[in-house]
Amino acid sequence: MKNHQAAEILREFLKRGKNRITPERFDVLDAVLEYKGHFGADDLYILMKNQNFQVSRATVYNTLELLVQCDLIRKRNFGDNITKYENNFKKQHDHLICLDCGRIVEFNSSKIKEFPSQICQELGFEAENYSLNIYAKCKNIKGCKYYMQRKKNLTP
Amino acid sequence: MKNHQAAEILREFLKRGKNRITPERFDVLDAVLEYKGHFGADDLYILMKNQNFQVSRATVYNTLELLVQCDLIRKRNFGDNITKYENNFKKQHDHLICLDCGRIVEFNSSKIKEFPSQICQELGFEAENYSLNIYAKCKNIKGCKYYMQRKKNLTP
DNA sequence: ATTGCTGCAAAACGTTTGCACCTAT
DNA sequence: ATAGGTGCAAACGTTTTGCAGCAAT
Repeated sequence: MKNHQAAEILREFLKRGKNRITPERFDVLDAVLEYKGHFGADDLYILMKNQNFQVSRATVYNTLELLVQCDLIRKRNFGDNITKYENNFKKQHDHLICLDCGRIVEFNSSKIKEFPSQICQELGFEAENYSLNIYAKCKNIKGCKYYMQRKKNLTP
Repeated sequence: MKNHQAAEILREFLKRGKNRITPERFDVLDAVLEYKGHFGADDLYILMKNQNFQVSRATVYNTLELLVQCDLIRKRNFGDNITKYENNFKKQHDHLICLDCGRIVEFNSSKIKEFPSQICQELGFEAENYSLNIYAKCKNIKGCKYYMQRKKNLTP
C-alpha cells in the first residue's frame, strides 16, 4: 500500500456507495499513485501487466472511473482523443501543450481560478470543474528536450 | 457553392501548399458551412452520404484537417473522445458543458482573451490557440430542454 | 507524365460490453 | 445467499491506412 491516506479515501468512498472493497481496486490505486505525469487508461493497464499484476483491462477502466468520482484523480484531454488521467494531490493547474514537440507544461495562475464560477453564475449553472489548455510553440527550440527527436522527423 | 469567400480561402490555401484543388474538398466545405453547431467527422460523412454526395470517409477526414489548417474550422473536444469541429466564422468563444443534460453553451468573455499569450510570454512559448471548457450543472432544471429526456433515463 | 487524391475496405486504436466464474458482504 | 466485481475475449465506434485507379497539374 503506497499511500495510506489515498487508500482510506477510496475505502470510504466505496463503502459510502454500494461498491465492494476489492484488492484489485487498491492495486490500481497504487499504480496510479506511482505514475508520474499524465497517463491513459491503457498505459496503466500495460504497466500493471508488465509488473505482473493480476488485473484485467475492464477493471482498470472501471476503477479509474471510480477514482475520478472520489476525486483522487482527474480526467484530462489534450486533444488527441485519448482520456488522460493525473494524480489529484497537487493543486489545480492548467496545461500548455507544445505543438512543436508535444511537451505538456503545467502552470498555475490565480487569474483564472474564480473565472468558471463567475461565468456559471451569469449563465445559471453551478460550476463543477474546468479545463484550460493553451496550444503553443516553443520559441527557444534549442532548450527543448524533444528537439533532436523532432528534428529527425522533419522533412527539410 | 454556399459561401464564395470561404471557398476562395480554401482555394488559396490549397494552391499555396502542394495540395490539389478537387471538387470533393469543396463539397466537404459546403457541408461544413451548412452544419449548425458542433459536429464529428463521421457525423458529417453520414450527412453527406444521406444527401447522396459522392465522398469517402477518408476524404472527409482528410479535408477537415485541411480546413483546420486554413482556419476555416476549429477543432474542439468536449471530453468524450470524439473530435468535434465547428465553423470558425463567428468570433472566438468558450464552452460550458452541462454534466446533467449534455447541453453545450457558448459564451464570450473578454477577461480570458489575452490570458493565453500572457502565460506563453512568461513560459517562453508563442501562443497559437487555447480551449477553455467549463463543466457545470444546470440549476434551473425546468428551463432545460433536455429535462424530460434526462428524467426518463434517471433511475429513481 | 507525374504525383497527389479518391474510394473502398480492412486494420488500428482506445474503450465498452457480455458472460461465466468468483468473492466481499 | 446474493449482489456486485472480475477476467477474458469479442464487440464497438472513431479514426487511419494500404492500395489500385483516377484526375489535377
